[in-house]
Amino acid sequence: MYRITNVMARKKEYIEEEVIEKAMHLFWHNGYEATSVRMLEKEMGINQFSIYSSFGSKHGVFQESLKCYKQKVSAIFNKLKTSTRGVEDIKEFFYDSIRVPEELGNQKGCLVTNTYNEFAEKEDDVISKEIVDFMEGVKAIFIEKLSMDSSKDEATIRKQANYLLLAKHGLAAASRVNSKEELEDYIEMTFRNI
Amino acid sequence: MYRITNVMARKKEYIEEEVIEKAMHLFWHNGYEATSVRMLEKEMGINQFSIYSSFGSKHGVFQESLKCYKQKVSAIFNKLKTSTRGVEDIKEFFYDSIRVPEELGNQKGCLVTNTYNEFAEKEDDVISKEIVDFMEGVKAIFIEKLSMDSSKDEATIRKQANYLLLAKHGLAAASRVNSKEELEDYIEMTFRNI
DNA sequence: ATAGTTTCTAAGCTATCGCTTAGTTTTGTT
DNA sequence: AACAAAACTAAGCGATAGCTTAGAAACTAT
Repeated sequence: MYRITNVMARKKEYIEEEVIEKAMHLFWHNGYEATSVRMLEKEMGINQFSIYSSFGSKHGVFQESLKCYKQKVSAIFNKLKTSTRGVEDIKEFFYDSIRVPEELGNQKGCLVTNTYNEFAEKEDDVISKEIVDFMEGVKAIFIEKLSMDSSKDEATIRKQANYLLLAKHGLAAASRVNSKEELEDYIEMTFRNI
Repeated sequence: MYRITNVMARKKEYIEEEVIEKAMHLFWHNGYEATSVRMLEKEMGINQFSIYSSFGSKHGVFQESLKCYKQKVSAIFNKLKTSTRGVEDIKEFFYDSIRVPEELGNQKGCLVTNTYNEFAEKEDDVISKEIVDFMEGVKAIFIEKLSMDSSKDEATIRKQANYLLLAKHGLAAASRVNSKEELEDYIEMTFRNI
């Protein structure tokens, strides 16, 4: 991913997009720190040399994994952005958030939220800042949706957006352990006063 | 903490309760994995040998730290248990939850919740199970409080208790980064539909 | 003062961490 | 067939992880 070959030589025996997807699932399952380069080696099916020549560092593999994850879940974000029903879109987004990870075959919640939880404790971390920005983006969409109801004043919108963002965060954490029914109950309760 | 001395010899130059409190703050600040025994050594002000002879292992230090933490926050749990105003007690408990850590001089949320988040990814973990039990205990108290309102049916109580437990979880996570005002808004929003 | 017991300091143990390097194999060009 | 460039394998790098050990220091009982 770092250089473009212009001279013909031995060919790569793996496809970077494919091995990154495997890495993504491993990071998703174990978290960043608990995933060693040796584990990545096994899971991705390639040698450490190949990992480092393709992605530069463990951090690099993780960032590509995050990109991969974001791409996988981009559909539900596009749906959220393009729909125009207001609050109902956000609620649908919550339901999508517990459905899609299940379809991807991973019961470990949301990789972005998990990563945020893992890195939030460390100061000055690049990944943490990136994710905070990402979440601010989600909050901005929530505000936009809430603003479609003209009866709401600015202060209410701000409070509700904040509330929903934290609720989404809680939902992602909960989806690692709670049953689907409990998660659905939680979503219904969350939107009862919006 | 493991053995009782019955023969007189050289005296310990530290008090276990005191050094554990320092360890607790370090774990609280950095999380379990990111806290090394060398860091504990510095923070606790005692040698590694002393750490291991007093607490057996890093895990042992952490478990004692958790006990220490629980004792520090026991006041707000006792308040929650002994009050009899129903839902209002739970709300007060939420407010206490963001106030007490602040008073303890640590802005890193709730140690129990942080630990839960850190260990939830690993399977078969003793600490994780212990905390799940702890949270079930909290949920039981919520149910008790909610049941004081006789107009609520059992299904509603169950849903609301579940909702509040997840909301509490989200609040603890949020208190590491959000402002006090945002947290207060979140609490108010959470209890608007109970 | 000596013996016996415990705690102290400081060095070192093995295992694993992220990462690199040496040397072989595969490829396309000439 | 010879060569250059890139990717492969596998060994090994220094640093750090949790934990242990050897021996000096401090204490009480006799």
